[in-house]
Amino acid sequence: MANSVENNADIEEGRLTTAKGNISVRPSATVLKICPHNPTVSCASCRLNELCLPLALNKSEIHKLDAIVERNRPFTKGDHLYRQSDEFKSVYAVRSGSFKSYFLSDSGKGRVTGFYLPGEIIGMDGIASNKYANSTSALEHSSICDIPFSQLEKLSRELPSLQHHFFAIMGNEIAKDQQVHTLLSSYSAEERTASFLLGLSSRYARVSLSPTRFLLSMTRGDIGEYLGLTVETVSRIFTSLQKKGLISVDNREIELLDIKRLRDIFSRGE
Amino acid sequence: MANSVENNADIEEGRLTTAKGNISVRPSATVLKICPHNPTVSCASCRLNELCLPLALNKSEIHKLDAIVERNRPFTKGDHLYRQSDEFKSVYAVRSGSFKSYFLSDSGKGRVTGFYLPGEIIGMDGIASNKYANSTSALEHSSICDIPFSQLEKLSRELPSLQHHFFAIMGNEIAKDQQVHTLLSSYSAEERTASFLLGLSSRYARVSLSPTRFLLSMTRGDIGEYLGLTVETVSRIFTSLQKKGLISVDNREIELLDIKRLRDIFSRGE
DNA sequence: CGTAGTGTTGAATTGAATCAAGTGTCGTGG
DNA sequence: CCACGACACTTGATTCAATTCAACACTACG
Repeated sequence: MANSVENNADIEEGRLTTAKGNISVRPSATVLKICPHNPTVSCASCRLNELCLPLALNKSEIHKLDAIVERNRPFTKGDHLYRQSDEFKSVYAVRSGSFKSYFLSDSGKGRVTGFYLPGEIIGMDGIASNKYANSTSALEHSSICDIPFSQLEKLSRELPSLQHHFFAIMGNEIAKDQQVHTLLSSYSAEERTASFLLGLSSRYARVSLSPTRFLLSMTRGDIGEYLGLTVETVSRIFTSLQKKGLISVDNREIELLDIKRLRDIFSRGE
Repeated sequence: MANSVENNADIEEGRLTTAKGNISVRPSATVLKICPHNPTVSCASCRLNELCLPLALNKSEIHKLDAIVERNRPFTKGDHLYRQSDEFKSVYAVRSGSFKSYFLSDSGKGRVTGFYLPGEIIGMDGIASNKYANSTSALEHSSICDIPFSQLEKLSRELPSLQHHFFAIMGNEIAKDQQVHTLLSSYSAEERTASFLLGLSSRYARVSLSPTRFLLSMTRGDIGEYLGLTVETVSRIFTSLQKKGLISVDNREIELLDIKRLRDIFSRGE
């Protein structure tokens, strides 16, 4: 594994030098004028369409997919997309903003199982048992596309490339989870943190945001729960990486100053 | 989570009940005489058929599935089913024995990502990238069914219940991986080990083997790699659980003497 | 029968957790 | 618009669970 654990796309050159938090302000090409929270955007005109489900579909196929997708009103920080044990009915594609999934035990202790950025699919853990296995909530002002699963299944039979692509999305989730398994089972706090940042970086790059400068929408606590570390440790690692000149942190704003050396840190665990 | 992390019995319950309408009740005794390594057993007569892919298929559908499944000669301990980066072409169903999947880093350090028992499906991590993300090898004398993926995809379009079931199998893998994520990120060595044993127990129960007395086909080292612990720690926990009277271990032979208290140990981490 | 791999046990070490005591930041309502 | 309270974050001192290092026993297989 030469790359970060979450790096499922090679880092592309980010067009935006600054992604100062407000993702919705994105001047440039015509399509981009459309506010990403806007619930009327169709799959065909969505700027994420080649990262998301429509990937590999032709125009008429996209139209069919469009017909089954429901676009809800935006979510604000803390709003739940669904809760643990809710009946499974849809998978969701993040259109803007970000979400976290977490598992809550009876005793009330929560553990974050994943973060989701634009173009990524949420809710596949519910397919098997017909209940969502965890809860997921918005980390900031966000919007999603609701894809009723039974309809997706039906359409998949009609459109081989949709079926294949959805299998691929699920397979990717499995492969990614296995890498996280490896990360948690044998990497140090610093290695995990470096990997986490590199993973975010390439996921931002994937949606044409800066891979080196971004806003963390999750708390240190969330990161800790995800990486199996405490808040204090995450905080300490951040300051230590900053002292070494690898990153620069100002509260939620983070800049990766030396990706190469961050990769080296991660590689030490291999 | 009232149960062990690997206890997918709960998860599958929903599916089983819904599916029960579709399948005829298993005749039982007669079928079991057939040697499980026997490569000529068809899906229809396989004693695992209601746990494995054919679940939820009717007779004529099973016949179609049968036609695409290839049954290879048995594997012996250490034989590889596939290796990391091999071209993805099939998923595999374990017919007998057991396998481990592991990720090998450039430096040669391996990390076990999963164990597979009869009736379970291997190789789904390769779907997305068309390459297997890890290697998997037999832990003992074992046999598998080779299910060429492109054929499975094609057949899935014809047989809605097969498509649904395969989505469910992948969804189950995702849900299970997330539980392992939780396990590794916040449970102690003892809690992880208890959960591991309980998970094996319910998986053995699923294939009608004793849930309280079984042989570990993997080494302490494998278990450690899987749980993010060292060999020494696993060994110590085993002896300590034995001293407390919760289990009885004799080398690879293990007996769970007090499942209830094992669950309690696991629950402490919740 | 010997050797490599597997498993156990003990003692010393250490990385991250815990405990504790702050400061900083944000959103709300007065 | 400011003040307040709740939450988020940082930093330091101490503790502890699990690793590491080390030595030895078991077993299984050619």
